[in-house]
Amino acid sequence: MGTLPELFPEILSKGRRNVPKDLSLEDIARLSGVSRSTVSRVINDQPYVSQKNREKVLRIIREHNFQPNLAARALASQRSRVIGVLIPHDVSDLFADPFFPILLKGITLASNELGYGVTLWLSTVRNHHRSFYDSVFNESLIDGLIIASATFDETFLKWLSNFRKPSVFVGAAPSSMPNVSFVDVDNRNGGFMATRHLLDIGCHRIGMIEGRQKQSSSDQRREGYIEALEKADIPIDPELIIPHGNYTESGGYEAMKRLLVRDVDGVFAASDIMALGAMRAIREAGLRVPQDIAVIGFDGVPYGAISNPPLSTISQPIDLLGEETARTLVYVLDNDVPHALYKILPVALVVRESTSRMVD
Amino acid sequence: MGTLPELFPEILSKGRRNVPKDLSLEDIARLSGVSRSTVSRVINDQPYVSQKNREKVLRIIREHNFQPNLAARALASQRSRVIGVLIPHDVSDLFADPFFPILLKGITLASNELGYGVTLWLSTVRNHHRSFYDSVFNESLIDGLIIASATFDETFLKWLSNFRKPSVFVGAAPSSMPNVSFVDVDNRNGGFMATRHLLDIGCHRIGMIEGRQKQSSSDQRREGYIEALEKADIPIDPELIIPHGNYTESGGYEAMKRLLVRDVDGVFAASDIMALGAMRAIREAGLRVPQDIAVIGFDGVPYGAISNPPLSTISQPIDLLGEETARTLVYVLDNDVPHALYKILPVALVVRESTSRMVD
DNA sequence: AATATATATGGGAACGCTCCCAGAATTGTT
DNA sequence: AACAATTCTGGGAGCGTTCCCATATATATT
Repeated sequence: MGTLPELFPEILSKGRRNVPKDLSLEDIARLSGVSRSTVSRVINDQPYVSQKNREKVLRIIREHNFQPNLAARALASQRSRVIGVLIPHDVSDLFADPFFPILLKGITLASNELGYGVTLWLSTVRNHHRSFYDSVFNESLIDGLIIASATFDETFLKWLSNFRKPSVFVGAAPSSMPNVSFVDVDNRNGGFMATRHLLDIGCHRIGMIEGRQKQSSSDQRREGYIEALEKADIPIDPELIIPHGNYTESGGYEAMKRLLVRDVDGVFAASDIMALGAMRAIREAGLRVPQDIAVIGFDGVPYGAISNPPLSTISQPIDLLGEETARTLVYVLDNDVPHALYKILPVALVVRESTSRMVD
Repeated sequence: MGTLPELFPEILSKGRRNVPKDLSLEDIARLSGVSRSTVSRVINDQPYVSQKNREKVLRIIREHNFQPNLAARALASQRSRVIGVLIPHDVSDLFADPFFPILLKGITLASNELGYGVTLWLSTVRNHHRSFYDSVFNESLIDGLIIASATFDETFLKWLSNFRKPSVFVGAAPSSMPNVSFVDVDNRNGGFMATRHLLDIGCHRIGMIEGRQKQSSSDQRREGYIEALEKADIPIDPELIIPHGNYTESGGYEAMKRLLVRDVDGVFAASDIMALGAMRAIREAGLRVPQDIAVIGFDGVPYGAISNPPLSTISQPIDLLGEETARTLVYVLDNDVPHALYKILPVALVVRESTSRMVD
C-alpha cells in the first residue's frame, strides 16, 4: 500500500482547523454574572442554587450552546461516563454472526440513554497480546467494562486480574472468577425446550450439534437436551452429540454430515448459524427439512426467519441481553454497589417450518 | 420494570471500590530520579532524552505497569485520541443487516491499530432529536467523527453544520455538503457489472430492485444498470425498475412480486438482503432460481454464500471500507490536512448458483 | 429582635498531564 | 582554549472541570 496521500485521487479544498475556542464554565459564569461554582452546580443538577440564577445560567448555556469539557470533567471527577466493551479474542468472523452486533446495539442504546458513551475494543490475531490490553485499552478513560466473550485465554485472564474497575460479563464469567457480575440467558432451559419440542412433534432419534465444549453456553444447552431426553425415558446416545460445531455454518454442515449416517430424525443445533449449515447438509443428502429431519436452532437471529425453510429456534432476547448488561454496569457505577450481581434472562421457543412436520 | 436491585436474584460478595490510587507521571519521575518533563518525553517518544534516562524511565514504567491518565492527557493536549462513530438515524433494524457490523469492525480494528479508541453513538426513534447530538455526543472527548449513514435528516444536518471537528463519511456525503471527506465503493461500476453479468448468461428482460430513491448508493447502482443495458442496445423499461426495496428482506419480496407479473428472466437487487427476499417471492410463485429467473444481489454479505441457492453478488470490501475510513480520518487528524479527501474502493463480481444458468 | 438553621455563593486547590522556556551539560568548530 | 551549536533537563503555567471550605444571605425559631 502506498502512502495515504497518493491513495486519494483528488483533493478538495476546505480548511477544518483553527476553529474558535470553546467556551468554558468560567465564560458562562462571567456571562451570567455568577461564579464558576454556581454554573457547575447548575450543570450537574445540584441543589443550593437560587431559582433565579439557575434559570439565568441555563438560558446562557442554551444561547451559547455550551458543552462542558468532558476531559476536564473526567480528570476532576475521576469518572469519564464512558464504558468499554471488550471482546478478548479474535473477531475475524465474529461479525458474520448477528449475535454480537445486536448485543452491541443493545449495550450502546441503553448506555447512551443512561448518559454513558460506549467505546469498543476489538482484538485480532495480530494485536492479541498483553500490550494490546495495556496500551490501547487504557483504563483511565473508562469507568467500567463489559466483557463479551465465550472463551478466555491466559493472556486475557492475567490482564483482567489486574483490572481494577467494575466489569460485567455477557454470558457466563470464566470459571476462575466465580464472584463477578454477569448477565446471561437461560441456556439450559432453552436446550430443554428445543429438545422437548422435537419430541413433541414426534422425533425419536434426536441429534445435537454443540458449539464448543467446555464453553458454558454450549454445555448448558447440552444439559437441557439431556434432561429432556431423560425425562422422556430416552437413553442418551453419545454418538448423537457432535461436539465441535464451532458456532459456524460450515461447522454445522460438517457435524450434520456425521449425524446423517447415524440416522437421526431431529436435530438441535446450539446456534442458528450451525442449524443453517445442518440444513444445507441435509439438503445435499437429498433429504427434506422437516419431513425427513426436523431442525431447530438457538439464538433467534433474523436470518432464521427467512431461510429456506424458515428455521425454528430458541430465541434469545439479544437486544435485552445487551441492554441489561449495560444497565447492570451503570447501576454498579452509579451506586457504588459492593457486590457482584447477576441476572438470567428467559428464552422462548419459536416454531417455524423447519419443525412443522407433525404439528397441526 | 422494577428497580434494579430487585431484578437481581442473588447477591454475591465482592467489593470493587476503594482501589489503590494510580501512579502519576510525577511518581514515575521521582522513582526514576528525573523530572516529570523527561518522563513525558519518554512516553510520547520525543527526542531530547539521553539514552540512559530513557531506558531507566522505560524500565520503571514497565515495572509499575504505569498507564498515563487519558483524561489529563486529553485536557492538556486538547486531543483525546478517540474517534466517534455516529449513525444519525434510527438503528432498530440496522443490525439485522451485516453491513454495518462488518463496517464497524473494520473501523475499530484500524483505529485501534493506529492508537485510537472508537466510541459509538446510536440513535433511536425515541432519542432522535437535537439534544441527543448536543448532550450525549459531546464534542470534547472525540477528535473526529465517522458518519455512517445513507440518509440524513434536517435535525442531523443542522447539528452537523455546527460540528467543528474533522469528519469522514462512509458512502456519499449529503448533497448539501459537497466538500467533505468520504470513502465509498464504486456503486455505479457494481451496478454495471451485475447487469452485464445477467446479460452474459443470457437474460433478456432484467428487472432491478432499488434500495431507496434519492440515496446515492442506490441511485448509482441504478445508473450502472441503465448503462449496461444501453450499451447492449436494450431499451430501458421503467416498469422493470422497482424503486422501494428499502434494503429489507420484505421490501425485496414485495418488489419481486411486482416484477413477477412483468415476466422478467433476471433481477438485479441493490442489496443481498433484498435479493434474498426476491428469491423467496420467486420460490413462492413456483418458479426456480436460476432456471426461470436469475438473481444477483449487491454487498457480498456472508449469508449470500449459504442461502438456497447461494446468491451471486457484487461484493463490496466492507471491512476495507471501514478500515480506509478510519485511516482517512486518523490521517486528517494526525497531519492537519486542510482539505477534504475522498477514496473510491473497487467492487467485485461473485458468481454463485443464483446466476449459474447458462454459464458452463 | 436576637439567634439558630438552612440555603446560596464564590474562590482556592486539585486532578495529571503537555507545552514552553530558561538554563545546564555536552559536543563540535575555530 | 574559547566560543557556538546542539542536546538535555526541570520547573512553571495552563488545560477546564469538581470539590471543599469559608462566608453571605434568606428563612425559621425563640
